[in-house]
Amino acid sequence: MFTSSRISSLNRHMKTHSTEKPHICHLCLKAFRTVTLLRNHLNTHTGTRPYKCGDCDMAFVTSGELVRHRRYKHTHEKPFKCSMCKYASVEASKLKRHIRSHTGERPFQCCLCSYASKDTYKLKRHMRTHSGEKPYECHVCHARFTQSGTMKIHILQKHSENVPKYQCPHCAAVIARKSDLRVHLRNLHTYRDTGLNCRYCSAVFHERYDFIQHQKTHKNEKKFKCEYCSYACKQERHMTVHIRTHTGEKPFVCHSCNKCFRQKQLLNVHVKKHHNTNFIPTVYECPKCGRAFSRWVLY
DNA sequence: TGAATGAGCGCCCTCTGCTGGATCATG
DNA sequence: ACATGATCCAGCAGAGGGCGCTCATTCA
Repeated sequence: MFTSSRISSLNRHMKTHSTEKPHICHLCLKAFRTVTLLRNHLNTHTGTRPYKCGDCDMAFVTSGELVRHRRYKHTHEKPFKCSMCKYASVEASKLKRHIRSHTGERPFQCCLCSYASKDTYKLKRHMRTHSGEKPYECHVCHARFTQSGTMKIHILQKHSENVPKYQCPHCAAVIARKSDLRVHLRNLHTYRDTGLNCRYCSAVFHERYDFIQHQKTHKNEKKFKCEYCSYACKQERHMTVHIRTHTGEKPFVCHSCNKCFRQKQLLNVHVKKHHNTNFIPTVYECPKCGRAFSRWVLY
């Protein structure tokens, strides 16, 4: 309800209820109620910006725009305070938009899917997922993107020098993207309640990175140790043969001369050398040039 | 009465961070 | 050859900043 102590103000207010707009823009035929409104509108056509900022080169059509600009850029005055957090804004509409992040209200519903957004821009941006529109093009490789930020990252990572890298604070890993470092930290450096057990020893770890590093220490480990001497090896079968040097066991017997051997391989060499008719000579002679070789593979 | 003020709507932008498929190295 | 896991990468949404413009109200 409009009230005023002055009749002139009431009369002017009453005009707001009228649809009469006698002031016409000669450039676009748009109609305005007052001369001032028409003048401001004309300034948008002519580019006239009478309100100049004293602290920078910006200039505006209306004084209100200048005031708002100064708040954003120079005075940082933010009169609209959120009652639920520390957020404050220059404009009431921004506070209204911010409040939706507390209430979860999503007034802008997509007509093609269940998505709803908190502001019009996000809905418009979302609609590109239905239309397939990719308005942003990389000037180097002409790849196209749905969002400008995605293209910016693409150019930075693919076409720029001195690409920033993100060093993991817990290990030597250097990762290209901040969000991927977060994934790295989550996967490798997050404490797990259920411990990871080493498959080679009794060690237990609660971080995957520590677990993997520990497992590597077993990689070249000679875990089979001789109980009689300092000999150690990676494979159990090697240890079995080695143990025979201490026990004197020689289970492989030559059926031609009864000579005994610790390893089957040694018996095979003996048989080939002394009893086999297909005995392989130690010298291979080239039939063309006469050159001699000690092994077949060299020949 | 014109100018100033402030509210309101709209548009576009940037920064940020998560997600899941692709790719690659390793066991 | 295959499985697994780490990293790369584009897609996408959340949040907020800044300006263009209009219009009702207040001030001088």
